[in-house]
Amino acid sequence: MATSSSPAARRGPGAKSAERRRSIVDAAHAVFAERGYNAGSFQAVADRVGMSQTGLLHYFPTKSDLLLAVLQRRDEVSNAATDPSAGFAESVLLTAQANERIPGVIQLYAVLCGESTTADHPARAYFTTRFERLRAGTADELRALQREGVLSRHVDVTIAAASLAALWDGLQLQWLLAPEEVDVVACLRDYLDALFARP
Amino acid sequence: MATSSSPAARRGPGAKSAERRRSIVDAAHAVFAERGYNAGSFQAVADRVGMSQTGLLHYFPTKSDLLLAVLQRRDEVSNAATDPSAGFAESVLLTAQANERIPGVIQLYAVLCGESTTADHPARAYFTTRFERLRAGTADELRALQREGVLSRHVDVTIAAASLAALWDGLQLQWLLAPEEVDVVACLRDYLDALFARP
DNA sequence: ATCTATTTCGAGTGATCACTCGAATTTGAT
DNA sequence: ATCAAATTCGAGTGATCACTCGAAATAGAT
Repeated sequence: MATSSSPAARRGPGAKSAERRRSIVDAAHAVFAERGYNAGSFQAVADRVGMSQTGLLHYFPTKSDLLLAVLQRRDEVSNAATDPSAGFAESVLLTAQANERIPGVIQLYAVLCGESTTADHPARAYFTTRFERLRAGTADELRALQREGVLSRHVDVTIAAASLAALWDGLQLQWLLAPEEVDVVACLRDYLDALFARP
Repeated sequence: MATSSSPAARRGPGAKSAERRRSIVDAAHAVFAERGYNAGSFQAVADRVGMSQTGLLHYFPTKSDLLLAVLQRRDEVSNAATDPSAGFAESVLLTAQANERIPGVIQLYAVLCGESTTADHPARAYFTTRFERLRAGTADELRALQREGVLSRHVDVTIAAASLAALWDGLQLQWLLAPEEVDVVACLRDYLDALFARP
């Protein structure tokens, strides 16, 4: 079926396309993190990649396309970085700790998350479904821990799931504005310890 | 010293200035909440007020001035709305409940808060000091409750203060994206109840 | 070597941006 | 009525925006 040697290259060149796209997405990630979506421009991304603005448009015909590609890659990277051997609370704290080394990722998340609540923002659907899945997934994990007897049955897992996500995001936001004064991991550990210590 | 009858009117007319400024700030509040600072334009504010764009510039010579006026008024309003007779946890929950009736205020806060983490944003200093004061003020109140014996001495009030602010903001963000699925007050109550129930 | 699809870009397009300038109008104290 | 200050705006200014168009360069399969 596939006469070409490369995986996704269907016809002519197309081989460098994948690399190019990746480097563009990386540059766009940085630009959107620094400036946000509205204030971030094609020109700024093009300058960073080292190509013309119109060259970009060959790969991503609209600005919205470029943003969605950035968000999609963000998911792929963060999914790949998850350690499946760690327990629930443990993996939350490990991820939070790892995030402090890549402030650009947190920055992008915080900016776009706020922007996405505005009218007609291309990332609104992304964040809406992201939060939905995050809450549902966390609630499922907490229910499993209740079945194991690790977490009290009196805990409302729906409330705890929303609260944990909210706490995490809010702490990262405060941390971006005052990294010396806010300890994200300590606050999350405090919350989780108290949660699992409930009667 | 003051020959004029009105309070702050120093010379000629100047009386309608105060009203005008207020209506402009109100319009700007709505525009910045809907679109954010970067995407919100003088023209949009002018249209809402019903005057020319250049007319606005007489009152607020730069866009940054307009934004800071909006934030300043936000503080005045919210400070005036605080009920001093309520206890700590009670007043948090009352405020959160009241906020659900004015989503525009929450929306403005969420958008600008995220935007403010970007480079050279005019609201960055505002949010940085706001969080500092909020954390310090909450920590003080919690310490007082520890002295009264209402709150366990084992609670780290610095962590609890940052966590409460973070939780609150994060919940409001999720609520903006899914008002039917996230109950801000219930989550805050759950956190506060657990906090005061700690041994 | 040929040919075709891919990649790249220069040169615009109209729109909108924050902001300037200078003048007209309005206003209120005198 | 007079006059100066306050208010309003029309007409720009240059910059930047996302995006179009058409053509040149490039590269890979044959």
